[in-house]
Order: sequence, then structure tokens, then C-alpha cells
Amino acid sequence: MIKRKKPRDIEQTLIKRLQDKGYRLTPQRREIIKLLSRDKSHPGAMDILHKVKKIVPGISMSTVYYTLDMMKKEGLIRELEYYDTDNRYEINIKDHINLVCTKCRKITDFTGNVPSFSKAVEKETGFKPASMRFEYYGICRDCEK
Amino acid sequence: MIKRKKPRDIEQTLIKRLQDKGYRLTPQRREIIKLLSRDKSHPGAMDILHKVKKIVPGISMSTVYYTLDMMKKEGLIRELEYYDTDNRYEINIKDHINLVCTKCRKITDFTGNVPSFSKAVEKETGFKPASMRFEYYGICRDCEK
DNA sequence: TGTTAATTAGGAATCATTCCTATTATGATA
DNA sequence: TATCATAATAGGAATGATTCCTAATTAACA
Repeated sequence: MIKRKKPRDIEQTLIKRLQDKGYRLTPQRREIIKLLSRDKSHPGAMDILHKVKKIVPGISMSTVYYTLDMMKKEGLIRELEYYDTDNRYEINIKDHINLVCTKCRKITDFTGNVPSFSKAVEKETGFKPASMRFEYYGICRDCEK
Repeated sequence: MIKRKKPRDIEQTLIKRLQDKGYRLTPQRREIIKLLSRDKSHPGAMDILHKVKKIVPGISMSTVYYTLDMMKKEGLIRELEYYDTDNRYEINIKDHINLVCTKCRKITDFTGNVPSFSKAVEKETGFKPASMRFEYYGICRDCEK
């Protein structure tokens, strides 16, 4: 039985955590959070700008980046960095494998169970893993058709 | 018993594979290949430029990028892409985990055994993995001291 | 040794992201 | 509810690794 939180709850939790940390709640932030808690497509800054603009027309790219950067620093979201595409953002901050479609560029989470190697790595090499990034590149089910 | 090829052999193999594919062997390419087959630090284009310049003083950044790009396309090397640092290059094209030190930026290969999840991913999600990128970020043994 | 197409050098262009600054508006306080 | 301090925003300029462009050079062939 997998327990999956409702978007509305995720949204409220994020807002509360921001306010507890002393950040102000602006319409721009509210909408960015709302979007990220519902949109599982791992949107980029430009996607976010365009989608939020429908609700908050005046929002600027600066604000999108400023907000994402702040939430990233506070550990509320995770940034997936790419050099050949724009960076992507996700609220799933738990360790997991991302499946990157090289055709449509969509990114999905692999929710299956994945054992951790960090202990083995540290034991064998002395390197102490603090975070990870596991990605598979390939063709998603939709593009395969 | 791990079989590890000598740098000299790796170098000769790469040169032969290039020539077999019809590419010309220039002093610039010879030195870039020589460097990559010996330098396991996962150097970036700028590193490669500076190091090769000691042997081939006139070499330009364009040539470094052109050569790396060509070798990448031919599957001779692997490019690790980062948006917050310059990209890195390695001759180890087999699937493996890279250990990225967030302090000194050095990257090392984890040579331990790692099971593949690609079959499980395809079975569970329909996504067909073609390649992967597994990285651990943390502090390397040298920086830990 | 000459030929020719691949390769190179140098510099301009690209573009997502970061940086900068004046203006605006949130949230605390009275 | 109005005032205020300052966090947040908008807009645009700056950044920098990489890509693109073109003329000059050179490796590899006969």
C-alpha cells in the first residue's frame, strides 16, 4: 500500500514551511508552489513562467528563478541540472531514479524500489556520498508507440 | 582478478579506431587521446586545452571541442554534462557510478559491482532505458582529511 | 610532390542563468 | 486601519561555457 499525498496537502505543507521560515507569501510564490505540487512533468523555469503567467500575468523570469532558487536552498524542491536543456524542478526530494525521454524530453519518476549503494561506496572507496542523481535515458512508453 | 588495460594500449586502440573510421590523425588529436587515456581525473575542455598546449602550443579551444565532440559521436569517449561546471570527459564508456567531490570537483569512477535496474524499469513502466547516468555527490577521501 | 577534403584557429553568436537596481507590496506593529 | 521596514519583484544587463562560422592549413592519398 503506497501512501501518496494529495496535491492540495503538498501545497499547504510547502506554504507552511516557507512561512515558518519567515518567507513572505506572494501571489507569485503561491502559484509556483501550486503548479509544482500538481505538475509532475518536471517543468523548467520557462514552462513555469508561461503557466503561472495565466494566473499572475505580470510575473517575471527573475521572480521565477529567485523563487525556485530560494525553495531549492531551503530543501523544498530539487533541481535537475542539464547543460543541453533548461534545468527542471520537482517536489519529490526523496532519492529516486528519473527516467528522461530523449525524444519528448519528458521526465518521470521511477517509483520502484532501488537499493542504496552509498554504504558500499563509502566502505570500498572512502568517498562519502551526501546526495545522488540517478537517471536513465531512453524512450518513454508514449513515444514508443 | 580485475583486468585493467595499460594507458598505452588504450591510446593505441583509440587511435586505431579513429583511423579505421577514416579520421585523420593530427598532433592535436594524438595528444588529446594521449591525455584522456592517462588522466583519470575526468578533465574538462579547458583542462585539456591547457595540458595539451604544453605539447602542441598552437592548439585552440575550437579544436578541443571539435575533437571531443567527434570522439563522443563515435562512441569513443563519454561526456558528463554539468550546468554549473564545465563538462567533463572520460574514456570509461562502460556503465558505472561516478563519484563527484563537491569540494575539489574531482570525479572518480566507482569500480564496484552495480546491478542494473533497466530490466525492472522497463517491465514496471514501459520506459526503455538506452543509457544511464548514476552519480553520487559528496566529499572524497582526500578532502575528508 | 600535388591535390583535395578534412581539420584547425580565431572570433562571433548563443542562450539559460545570474546579477544588478529601482520599484513595489507583504506582514508586523501600533 | 494606517504606517513602516525590508523582503520580494520586474526588467534588463552581464556572464560564460559551448556552438557556430569562415578562411587558412595540413594529413593522407595517388
